[in-house]
Amino acid sequence: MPSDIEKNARRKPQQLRGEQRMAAMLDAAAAVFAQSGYDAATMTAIAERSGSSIGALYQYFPNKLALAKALRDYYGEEMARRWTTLIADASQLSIAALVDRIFDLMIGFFNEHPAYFTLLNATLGYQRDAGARQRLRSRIGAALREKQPELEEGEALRLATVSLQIVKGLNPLYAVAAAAERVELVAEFKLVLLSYLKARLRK
Amino acid sequence: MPSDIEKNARRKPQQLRGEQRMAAMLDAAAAVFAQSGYDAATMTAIAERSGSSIGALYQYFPNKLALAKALRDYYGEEMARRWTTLIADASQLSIAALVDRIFDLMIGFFNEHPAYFTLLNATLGYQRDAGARQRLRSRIGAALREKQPELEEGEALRLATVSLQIVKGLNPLYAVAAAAERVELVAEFKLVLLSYLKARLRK
DNA sequence: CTTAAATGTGAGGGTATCCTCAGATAATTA
DNA sequence: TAATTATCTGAGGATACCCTCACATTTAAG
Repeated sequence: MPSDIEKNARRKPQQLRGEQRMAAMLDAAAAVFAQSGYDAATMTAIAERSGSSIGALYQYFPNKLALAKALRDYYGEEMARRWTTLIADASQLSIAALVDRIFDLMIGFFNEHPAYFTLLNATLGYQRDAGARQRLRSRIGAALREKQPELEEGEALRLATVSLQIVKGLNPLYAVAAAAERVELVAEFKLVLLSYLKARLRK
Repeated sequence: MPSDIEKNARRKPQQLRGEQRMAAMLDAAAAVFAQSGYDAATMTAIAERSGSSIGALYQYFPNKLALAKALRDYYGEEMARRWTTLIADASQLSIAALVDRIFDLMIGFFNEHPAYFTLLNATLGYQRDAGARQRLRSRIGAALREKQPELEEGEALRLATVSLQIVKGLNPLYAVAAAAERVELVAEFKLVLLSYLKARLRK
């Protein structure tokens, strides 16, 4: 079954000009999605913001859904890359240091790319991108078991799932907070995850 | 400045028939919002599901936004009522018992009324209903200070804010989980909040 | 029973957005 | 330079949805 992205595939840029325009379009889409949310965002607004016409926009993306998914996947790959380096360091980090890194990574990324958070929570098509998140969960679960081998696989997975959701679920508080409160708030977030993990991993 | 609800006010039911229809409309709206989300929900679908015509729907609700707000406020009042009885008991409950009650209340309510969760997270108009949530935070903060008087007001408020967000932020995991996993999952949720509160209240 | 008030109906006007397409412009190739 | 390929433009067709309104039906009041 061809997805909304595959069917009706569009031009892939062959020249530098095309690549730059496509990048500008993704940038503009990020701004508009972050500001208006997925549903309220309009293709016209994205085209205007990117400095091109609607026609040009539709040459690279067959529809709004495909554009959103492309943007989400683009960010998702960068996210995965950062997690890779974090997980590589996991074995030689204390739990507290690990929690530090996790929140700095996630909150920082969401703050830098608010559209990613928006698209993660939007219902794009009939299913969210279960694949990427599933992979991330597995990797975190494996890292946890490396730290504590007596952890069962199912338990490790559940721990990873809940931990990720804590980070994601707390983020809106950060997004809304005044700049002055953010440092304290992140410390509070870290305490949440840290005390949970300590309670859960302490044998 | 008149809100979208106040301006263009509609008929209030004068007969039993009208009240029943209005209730049926709110029920239908809850089902459709829960299934499709606020944006994708259509007034036609709500009217059909409620067994009435579009015209009838618009006699009671001037527009989609007003309908959503009415539904959200309706649930919000029931929610506040339940919190009132919980907070009344708070002083004579252990932290663990309190956390138990909180999750049973919230997760149960969200599960029973998924549309409430949907509408809480939707952007209705230009601002979310800051009022109700602000009041709830204050009440929880006050209850916490009753339990631990040396807590500063600002700290208590932040604790309440973060705790509420934990509950709300974890809920999607419950909503998606298979029935067999839910009991274990809720236990996990309770551990998250409990270990955080213990770490935070321990002096 | 008559009259008035309350409630109900659904076709269709108004509007906004998605997306296409025929033709124009720019870059590359021969 | 000429031909070909890549990219761009924006008016407008198609569609979906919000919401109104003139009129019909049901209930209550006198």
